[in-house]
Amino acid sequence: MQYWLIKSEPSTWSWQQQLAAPQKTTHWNGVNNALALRHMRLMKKGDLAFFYHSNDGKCIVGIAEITGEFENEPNTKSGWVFVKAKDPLKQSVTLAQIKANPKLKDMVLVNNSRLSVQPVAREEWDEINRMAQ
DNA sequence: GCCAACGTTGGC
DNA sequence: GCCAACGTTGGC
Repeated sequence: MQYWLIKSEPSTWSWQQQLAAPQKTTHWNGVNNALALRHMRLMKKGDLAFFYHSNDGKCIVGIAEITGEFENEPNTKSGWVFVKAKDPLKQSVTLAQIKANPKLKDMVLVNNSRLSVQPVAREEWDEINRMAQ
C-alpha cells in the first residue's frame, strides 16, 4: 500500500464537493504534468491520499481512497484515476505547520510545491495524522 | 539535442 | 497581484 498527496484548488474542486459527489467518488483528471501522471499510473486500488487545498487554504483537509486505477484519456497523454472521499481530518494540517515540523522537511510538498500528485512516505503519513488529532 | 521564450502553478 | 520555480514548446 502506497500513500499519496493530491492537490486541488478549492475554487475548482474542493473536499466538500468530493464529499457531496455520488458515492463520494469521482474521476481525478485534469493533470498534465508528466511526473504527476507517472505517479497516477502507479496508484493502486486501496491506496490512500491526502487531499490538499492549494492556494485558497494551503492545508490538508481529508483522506481520500483510490478506488480505481489509471485510465488513459483517448488520444492524449492525460488520464484519470478514481478517487473517493474517505475521512475528513479532525483538524486540517496547514502548509505552515508542515514546514515548521522538522520531521517533514523532506516532504515533496515542501521541496517541490508545484507537483500536484506526490508520493508520501509512511512516516510522513503517520506524522500528519498525529498532527490532525 | 540544445536552449530561449513562453506558460503555469502556487506560495507569499 | 507578484514572481520564483518549474515545465513545455518549437526554432535552429
